[in-house]
Amino acid sequence: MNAADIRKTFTTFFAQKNHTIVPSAPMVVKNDPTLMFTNAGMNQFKDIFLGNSAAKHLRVADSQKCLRVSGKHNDLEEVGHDTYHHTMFEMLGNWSFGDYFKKEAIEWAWELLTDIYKIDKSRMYVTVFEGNEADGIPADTEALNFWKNLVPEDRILFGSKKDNFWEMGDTGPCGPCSEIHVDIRDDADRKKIDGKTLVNKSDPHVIEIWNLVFIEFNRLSDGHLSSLPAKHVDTGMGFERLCMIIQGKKSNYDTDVFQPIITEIAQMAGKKYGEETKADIAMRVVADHLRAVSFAIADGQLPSNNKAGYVIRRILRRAVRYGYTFLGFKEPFMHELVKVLVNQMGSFFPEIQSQQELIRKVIAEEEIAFLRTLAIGIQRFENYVQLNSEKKIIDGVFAFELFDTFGFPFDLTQLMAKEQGWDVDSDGFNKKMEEQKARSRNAATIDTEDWIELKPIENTEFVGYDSLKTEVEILKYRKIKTKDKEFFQLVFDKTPFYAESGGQVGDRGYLEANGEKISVEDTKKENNLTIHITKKLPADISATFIAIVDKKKRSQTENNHSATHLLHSALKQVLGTHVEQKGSLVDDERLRFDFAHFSKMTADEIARVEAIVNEKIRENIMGEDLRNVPMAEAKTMGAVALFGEKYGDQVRIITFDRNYSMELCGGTHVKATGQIGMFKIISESAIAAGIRRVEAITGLKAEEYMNSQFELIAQVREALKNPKDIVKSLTQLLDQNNALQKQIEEFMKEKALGLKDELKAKVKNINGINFLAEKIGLDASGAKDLAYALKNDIENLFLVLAYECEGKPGIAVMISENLVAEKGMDASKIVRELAKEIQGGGGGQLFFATAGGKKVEGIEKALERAGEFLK
RNA sequence: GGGGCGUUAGCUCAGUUGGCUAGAGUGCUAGACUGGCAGUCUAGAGGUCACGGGUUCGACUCCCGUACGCUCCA
Repeated sequence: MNAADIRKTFTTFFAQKNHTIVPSAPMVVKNDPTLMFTNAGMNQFKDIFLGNSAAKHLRVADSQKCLRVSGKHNDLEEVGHDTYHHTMFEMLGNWSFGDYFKKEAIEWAWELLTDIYKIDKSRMYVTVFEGNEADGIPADTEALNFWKNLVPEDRILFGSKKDNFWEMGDTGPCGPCSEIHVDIRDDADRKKIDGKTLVNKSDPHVIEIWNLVFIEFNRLSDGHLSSLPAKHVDTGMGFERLCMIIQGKKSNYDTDVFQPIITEIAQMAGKKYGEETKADIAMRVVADHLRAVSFAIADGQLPSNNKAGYVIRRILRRAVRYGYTFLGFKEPFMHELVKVLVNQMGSFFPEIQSQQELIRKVIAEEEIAFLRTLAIGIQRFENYVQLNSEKKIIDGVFAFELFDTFGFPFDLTQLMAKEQGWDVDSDGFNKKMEEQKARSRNAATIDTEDWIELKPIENTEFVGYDSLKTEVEILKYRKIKTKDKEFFQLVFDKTPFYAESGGQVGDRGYLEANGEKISVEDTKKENNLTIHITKKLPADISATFIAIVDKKKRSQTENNHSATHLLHSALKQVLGTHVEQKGSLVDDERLRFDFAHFSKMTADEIARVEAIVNEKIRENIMGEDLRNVPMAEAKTMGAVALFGEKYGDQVRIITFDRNYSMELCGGTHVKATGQIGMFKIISESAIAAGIRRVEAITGLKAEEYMNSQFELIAQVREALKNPKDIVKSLTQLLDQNNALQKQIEEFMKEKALGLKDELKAKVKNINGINFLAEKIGLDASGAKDLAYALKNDIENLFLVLAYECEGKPGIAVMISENLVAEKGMDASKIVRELAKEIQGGGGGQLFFATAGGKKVEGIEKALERAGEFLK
């Protein structure tokens, strides 16, 4: 059975058991502060488990694309070294939301694996939770009994809290789980060691295939467990592992999911997979990471220097590094593999098909940048080795500096050291690493208290599309403490406040009750919950409040949001249909729109886009706001949907002229386009390979901008005495200025020469030393220039220049180098001595030194004393 | 969110306890020489040392802040 059939069989099986098959959610998570990427199949159903929203279907199944790069489940640095860990993988899963429980979950899992996929029962083991005294939970005898009906008892094992009790996080829904393991070792090995003893022992060939989680508890922040009213089933089965077992392979990477990519890598590297351990690891790393990075980019997450973007960058760089070190790729290579991935997976995942070119370009750009970083690191390493040639050991602190500052991986430092016959102080390195981790942990502590529930939660209704003011009650609240501030999060029964989403910022405003006003600083979304952020709690928390949105800010934001839609269509019209939204930010000041396009927009293109948008504004098109449209219908209407955006079954369509702009959107918009008033693009720039950014302003801001530009021109015109042609007038002025500048330079040169000649005439020869001490009318830098000029002209010079600048006295001393050498004269000592007369201090070099002071009257005395230093 | 590092000529980069009138290579301009592959030589132009404060007689250099970039940790 090939991979595609295996996936299809899974969904068909659960569809027959009355499950609704849903599409995979995007891999990049939005609106959840605790999670950057989808790391398990259950993520998209988190709200249902938390009780924040009701389940639309009681039984659901899907194949979810997931990314795991850290945490207890996986560590990026290990991927590729074994044959079954991945960064990106597909998770097959089935769910019950308060519907069936342990019995059905267990029976169906067994049926699918043994009857349909025909996996050998004599190779399978199952585990159940053994119980935990500290938590006060007994062993899961319920699950045990269901298994006993299907599996011989000696194949049922008990597992500890670590393996058989699943928790979403420090707090929240959790419960015991039951895992199914498969032993795929050769018969000979199986005879030697009983498979049972290898379960959960990290043997690459005795592996967990399916985890059935029975969610029945809620963990509170004090560590206690409370029972959940509705019990859920949450299962996850690694797709790549399943393929390996069914296809009789010993490694995930030997299945048809990975082989085409690995074959291509091997060919490019001129190697064969399976001949050399290190090269094999590198090929697995590259194949795995290519998938992760490509899908992340397709879901809208570009590599960048922080947060989720940085995770993607790190994955990509790890692949480049393995390719560089073990496969001999010294030039960018990964981007050339994109086409193979697309050939293979493009039909299941249209997002990578349609964005193939963008993915390729972004990867290529990142590869180039990283190879440069590597080169810098290698240079630093070589410098170090040269400078410390007697040490034969790389200091841990230096290894850490390479790693921390230049992104130079520790194992690469070790490898390079070994090539030179050197060691690396890994204890020192680890120590620095621990210090850094401790520092970060300290800084990142956020103290989140438990929710205090006043009333049971159903869905918060958003009424803000139609009104900006409404009566609300607080359903629950909690306090959040970070290092330097604390605030409250409030949830209402209904709200007019728009929560930050889809690029549009959250509303601000206030709550009012009993004459007390509480300012709402921001509104955010956590999963499906709308959270209002305030600095304090109202005196009477259970009062009925009037919630009022800041109308001015909201309306300016709406101008910008609607203008963004008009812009999107105009860009497609002017540049082509490849223009695809890659990011958007809309607030009350401006709009920012990132989109896929491969070259800089010309001035003409920008002008045309502006013209189209402004025309649509003048047409004063009434906005159409269609809510609760079934997704399928929206698609046939031709509404624009975005990759990487999670849509429900029911969507909202915002339309400005059905033939012009129709987009799926949850944001708030103007009633008619005329309200936007005016649209002006103020910048166009590149933000990554293949991605351009346009920033624009509308309405009042655009008017202010235009006015200030006109004002500027008016000022320039006036300053030029109102000429007919400003540009011509300016050009003339600049030419003239240039000519004058040159004349001044000439003049200054002459003047300085004059002053120099004047001073030269005053030089006295005393004991073979040409001595001069004078007061001059220059500033510090003038005196310096003059001193150097005189030194060039006069041999055996001992020069003291004094000056007064901004009411303060200064002294400069210059001595010809030969006098310094022959007579041991020291300008800096002399200047310090002379500076006493002006109550100041100074210093410099042996031949030239300066000093400054406070007492202007002392200048005469200082010049008199200069002669004392003649020897 | 917390660290580390960086920003100097068009480009790649030097610049030592604060004082060398800011340098090198490459590129550019001009001239001379030259059949041999990056031709040689000479002269020249090109710098708000990222930005804003501060300390100092004096800051590319030290301190504080900002921006941008790189990088690690969470």
